[in-house]
Amino acid sequence: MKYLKPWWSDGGGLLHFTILLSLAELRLDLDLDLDLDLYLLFAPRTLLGDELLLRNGQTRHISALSPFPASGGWGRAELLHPKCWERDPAAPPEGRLLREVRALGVPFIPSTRVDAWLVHSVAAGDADGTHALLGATAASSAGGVGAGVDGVSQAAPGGGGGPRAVQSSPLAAGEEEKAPAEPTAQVSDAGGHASEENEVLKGVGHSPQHEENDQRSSTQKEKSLQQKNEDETKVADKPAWEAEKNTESRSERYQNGTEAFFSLEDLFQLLSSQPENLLEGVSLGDITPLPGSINDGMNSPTHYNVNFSQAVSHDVSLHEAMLLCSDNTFRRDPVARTSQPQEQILQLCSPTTNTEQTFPGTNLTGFLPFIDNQMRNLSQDHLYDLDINIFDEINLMSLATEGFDPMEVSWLLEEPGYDSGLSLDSSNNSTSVIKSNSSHSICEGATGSSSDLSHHDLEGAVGGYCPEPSKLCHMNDRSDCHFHGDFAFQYVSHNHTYHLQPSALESTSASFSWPGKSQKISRYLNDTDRNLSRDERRAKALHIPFSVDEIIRMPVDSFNSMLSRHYLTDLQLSLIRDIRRRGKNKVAAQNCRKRKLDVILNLEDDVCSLQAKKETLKREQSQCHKAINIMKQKLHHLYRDVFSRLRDDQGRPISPNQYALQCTHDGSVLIVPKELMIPGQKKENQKGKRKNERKN
DNA sequence: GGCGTTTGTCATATC
DNA sequence: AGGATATGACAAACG
Repeated sequence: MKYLKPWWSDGGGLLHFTILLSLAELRLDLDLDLDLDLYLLFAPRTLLGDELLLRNGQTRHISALSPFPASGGWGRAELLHPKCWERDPAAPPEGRLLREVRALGVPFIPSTRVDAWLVHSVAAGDADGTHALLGATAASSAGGVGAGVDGVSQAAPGGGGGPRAVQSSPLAAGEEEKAPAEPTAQVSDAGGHASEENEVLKGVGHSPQHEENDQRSSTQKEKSLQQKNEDETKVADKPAWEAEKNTESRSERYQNGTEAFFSLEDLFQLLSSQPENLLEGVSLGDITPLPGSINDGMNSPTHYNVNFSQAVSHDVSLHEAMLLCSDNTFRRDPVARTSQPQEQILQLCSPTTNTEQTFPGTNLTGFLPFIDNQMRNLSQDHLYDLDINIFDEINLMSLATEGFDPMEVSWLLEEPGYDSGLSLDSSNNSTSVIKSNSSHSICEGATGSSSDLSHHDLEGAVGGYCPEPSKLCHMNDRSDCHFHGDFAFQYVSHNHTYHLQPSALESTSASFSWPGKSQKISRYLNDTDRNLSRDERRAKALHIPFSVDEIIRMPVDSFNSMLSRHYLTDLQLSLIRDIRRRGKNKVAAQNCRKRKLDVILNLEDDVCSLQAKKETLKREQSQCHKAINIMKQKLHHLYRDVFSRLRDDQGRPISPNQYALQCTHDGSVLIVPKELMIPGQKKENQKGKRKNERKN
C-alpha cells in the first residue's frame, strides 16, 4: 500500500484498491453504493450540494467530499456515474459530471487503475448501468482507448456521431502493435463509417493471426515504451503525493501531445462525445469474447506497463480485500446479480488457449484471457507467496460444494464443541442467512445449478464469504483445474494476516492437484490446521477478515466500529462475537485463575507469617513473664529489705504482717497498719504476699 | 485406567 | 438495562 493507502483508507477506496491490485479478480463486482462512495471520494468539490440520482431511484446528496487533494483528478469513479446522471431527468444530457471533469482537466490516472477499473467493469457487467457502461468502456477500449490517446483527444471535442475517438484515432497507429484483430466483435457505432469501424474493430476483435503481428510489433514498441512503463511503475511505488505529481506532469505531457497513451480522459472524451452511443446499445453480448482481445491500451503490460505482478504485489491486506469485496458482493442487488449474463462466467471458466505473454486484445471482454495469461506467466515461485488459508478455504468450500461427506467437509464448522451459533442462537441464523443470500451463499452454491454456481462464484469469490475458484473448477470444468491454480494467483503477494508455516505451504500447494479423497481429508488435519485454534479455523472457514487476535484484543469501541465499517454476514458477525466472547472469557478465566492462585498463595503466605508472628509473640510473652517475675521478685526482696530496716518508736522492727507500705499521690511512702488500708489495697497486698510466699 | 493438573467453555453473578 | 468482567462448574486434554 505504499502508493495508495493514504488516500484509500476507507472501505470503498480499499475495495477499489483491491481491484487495482487484483487485475485477475474478475469476480469483483462493484456495488453502486461503493461506486458512489468512491465517486464521492474523488468527486470534484464543485459538486458539493448536488444530488446524485442512483440507479435504485434514490438520491444521494453530496454533502461531504473526501479531503483528497486532487478533487476530481482521479475521475475513475466519475466514469461510472455518467449513467447515474444520465438517468437523472433533471441533469443535463451530457451530465454535469462530465463537464466538471473536463473543466478540471482530468489528469491521467495510472494505467493500472484504469485497467483495474475496466476489469471490474467487465466483471461487474450487470444488466443495468454497469453493463451499459461496460459497453461504453468496450467502445472506448476498442476505439479511443485501444487506438490511442491522441485519437481520443482529437475526436472528443468535435462530438460527432459515433465513437469519433475511434474513428480518428491515430492511436491505432500508435497502438496497433496490439490492436490488430479480427473484427469478431463490434461496438455499436452510430456513425456507421465503415472504414472507421474497421479501425474500431481492430481494437475490438482479436485473432491469433493478429496476435502474432501484435507480438512482433509490440516487441518493437516495447522498448520505446519500456521507459515509460518503468516510470509508471515507479509512480505506483511512490508515495501518494509523489505519484500525484507524476500524474499531473503526465497529464501536462499528454495535453501537450507528447504522450500517447491511454488515460482516463480518453474514456471521458469518448463518453462525453457520444454518451448515448457509448453507453447504450452496447452490451456485453455484443462483444464477442476473444482470447486475448483486451484493449491494448488498457491492459497490455507492454504498453501501459500494467505489470501484473506488481499490480498484485502491493502490500495490501488480504483481509481488507476479502472483506471489502465481500461488502460489495453482499450489497449488490441479488436480482441484478442473477440477471448477469452467464457468458461472462463461462468465459471465465473456460479454458483459454491464448498463452502469449503480451496479452493483446482490444475487447474488454478479452481481459479474461489476458488475466489468465498473466497468471500463467507468473513464476511458479509465486506459489509460495500464496496464502494457504485461501486454499484451505477453497478446498473446504469446494469439498462442501462437491457433495463430499459432510463429516469431512464441515469439520471446521461442526467440530465438537463448535457452538458458536448455538450459544448465540446463530446457528439457525446462519443457515437462514446462507439461504437468503442465495447469490453469494455457499449452501446455495452447493445445490444450485452449475451456471448459477459459476455466477456466484464469479461474483463472490473476492468477498470474504465467496465461494472459491476451485468451485468454479469443479462445477464447470473439473478438468480445468489449472484455472484453479491460475485464479489463485490473484492472491499472490497479498499480505495476509494469517501467517502460516512453510510446511503449510507445501500442503497447500499440494492441494492444487486435488489428490484422492483421503488425502483431501487428511489435508484438513495437517499440522497447520492443528496448530490453529478452533476459532482460528472457524474464522478461516468463514473468511473472517480479521485475525482472531485482533478480534479478541481490540478495544470495544474499535471493535464495534470495525464491525460497523465492514459488511459482514450474520454468520460472520456471530462467529466474530463468539470468538471475541470466548477469547475474552478465556483471558478472563486465565486471569481469574491467576488471581485465585494469587489469593491462595497470599493466604498461604499470610498463614505462614501469622504463624511466625504467633511464635514470636509467644516468645515475647514468655520473655515478658520472665521479666515480670524477676521484677516482682526484686520488688519482694526490696520490700523485705525495706521492712527489715524500719523501726518503730521504741526501736523495734516493724513486722510486714502488721504493716504495709503505701505510696501516696505526692510520691511519699507511708507505713500504714494493714487494718487501716483500703480494701482494694489490702487485697492486692495479700495477693502479692501469697505469690511471694508461693514462689518462696 | 485412574488421578491430578491445565485449559477452554458456559452459565451465572457481579460490576 | 445492558454490556463487560469475574467466577464457579464442568469437560476435555494431557502427563
